[in-house]
Amino acid sequence: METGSKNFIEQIIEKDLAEGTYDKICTRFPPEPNGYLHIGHAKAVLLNYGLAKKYHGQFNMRFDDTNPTKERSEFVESIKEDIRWLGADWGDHLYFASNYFPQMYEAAVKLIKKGKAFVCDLSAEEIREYRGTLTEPGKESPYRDRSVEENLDLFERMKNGEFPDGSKVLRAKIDMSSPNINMRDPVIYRVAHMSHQNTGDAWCIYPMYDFAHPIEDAIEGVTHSVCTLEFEDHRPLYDWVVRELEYPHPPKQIEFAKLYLTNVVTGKRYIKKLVEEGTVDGWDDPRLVSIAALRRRGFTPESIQRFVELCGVSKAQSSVDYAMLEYCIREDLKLKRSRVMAVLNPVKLIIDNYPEGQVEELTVSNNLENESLGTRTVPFSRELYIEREDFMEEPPRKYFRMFPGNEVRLMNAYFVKCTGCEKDENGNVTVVHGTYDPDSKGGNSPDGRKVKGTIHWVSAAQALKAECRLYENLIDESKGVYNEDGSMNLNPDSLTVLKECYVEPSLQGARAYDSFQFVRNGFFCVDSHDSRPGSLVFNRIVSLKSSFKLPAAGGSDKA
RNA sequence: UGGGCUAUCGCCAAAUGGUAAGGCAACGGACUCUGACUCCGUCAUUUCCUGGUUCGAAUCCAGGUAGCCCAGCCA
Repeated sequence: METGSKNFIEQIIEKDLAEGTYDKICTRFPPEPNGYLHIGHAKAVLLNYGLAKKYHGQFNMRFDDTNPTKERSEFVESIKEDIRWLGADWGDHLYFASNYFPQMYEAAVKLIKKGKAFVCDLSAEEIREYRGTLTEPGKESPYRDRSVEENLDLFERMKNGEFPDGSKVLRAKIDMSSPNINMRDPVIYRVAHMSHQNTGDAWCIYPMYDFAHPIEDAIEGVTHSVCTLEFEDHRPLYDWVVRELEYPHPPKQIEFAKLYLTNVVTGKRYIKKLVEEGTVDGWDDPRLVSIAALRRRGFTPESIQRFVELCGVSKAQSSVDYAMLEYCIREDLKLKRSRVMAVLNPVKLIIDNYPEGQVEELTVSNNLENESLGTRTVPFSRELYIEREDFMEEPPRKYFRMFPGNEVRLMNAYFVKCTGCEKDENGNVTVVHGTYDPDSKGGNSPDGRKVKGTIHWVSAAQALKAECRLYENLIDESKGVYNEDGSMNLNPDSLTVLKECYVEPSLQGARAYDSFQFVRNGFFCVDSHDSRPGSLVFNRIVSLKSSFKLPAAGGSDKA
């Protein structure tokens, strides 16, 4: 099921390998530990890891922790966990950009000595003013022509903590009139008297991304530095740093389009907002698409790997249909997990001719399409719960579930003929009645007669009471995810529907992340957060497709 | 109206001058111990537009149009 064709990055790599530009490739995933990973990161991780694996190269895990104001060690741990779970294996290659601070400092000194960097005393506001605009060139800093000696002295004193935050920066000396704003003497080192999650108080100056990143790649021997499209404009600067520092085997930066998904909130910033405002319960709220949320929801690593593979890689900004993700998890689970019966919206069914007090243990297949999953037993008795929608007193055309006079199959059990129902004073059905055919045990009648409908059920006395969370979409699909002002179109009806339901007793003791296919109700995963004794809470992973639609009320019953 | 990038079916995405893959979705039909699954079938005479080069253009050229990114001492 491979796509067969090669994406543009693979083509670049194959060319580099063929021409001997590199003997062996090395890729990396370089997150900043400032939040949790989401589905978009999964694409970057899996892409980089996949490339290294495919071309027998090396994959590095590297934390790009050059800005202590935003980073926390808590995130380092969660990111490692998520990446491991996704299946990307970095082996011994776990790195921290902050461990290269000494080399980066030396690199900066080298630039100063070459006359390619200078210490600038302009304030942040002044630097912005001097930078010019998108359409007008900038002008040079008055500190641009300081001598090498003075720059060396000042930079060392910056390192030694002699200057307060914001008072001085080190800038690359490139071109203030460049049409590419990144080349207008970019800041490469700033002063920040702050404790770093990895290096503690060892440093009070920290390198900027544009300076640090190419150095990190070069030090580690990364060959193909794959990143997202917004860094395209930074590539000339990346190349400048690598060239001026005279690295022997310069890495190359390659950009690809980020993964966007329809109708969900991607983007760390927005997820963070939802979490902080309490719109969702936390970073792993199953309505989000963070890796932790998907895991808690019941998505498997395999399904996400497959999804990323199906999405492909290109430079065209795009938004993948959420249905594709659903397809991937359905596809992954349908043969791997048991198909069990659970009634989400119960109504009682009494089989009047079944002996009172009798309980039969029926042996049923866990998954008819996968014998290796074995069998289990399910109790059957006189009083059952069936799905409320599986009974209609006055059925529309082509409805072949329960209605008075109709015979259906109780899945894996018996044929049952519906004889009627009881209703309360409001006309709501309270009990459905039927009679069974004792000869049809197992679900087939020896006389060969067929039934059109099969429905699922659980035995009322033995069934386990459970809770099912059916997640509503957080986003109002009709309006798109974001507005121009940066606000989100939250679905006003968005809520987690928590349903009391009944499931087979075989699910007793199911553990967190166990997942099941509930016949006709979709795929569910045992929630990892609810540990009340005896409680069983399921999160819906994804629904099944259902093509039977009740005819619209008001009747299109002509013909 | 500076620079960079992108444009192929409703959504992703191949095609590298030789006559538009594939997947998702959708829609038919068959099958079915659920109407799911599975299976079979349909779904771009045309690649943002307009010209040009060529025996031949999604691919090359010229000119438009639209979308995304950039003016952090963030990454």
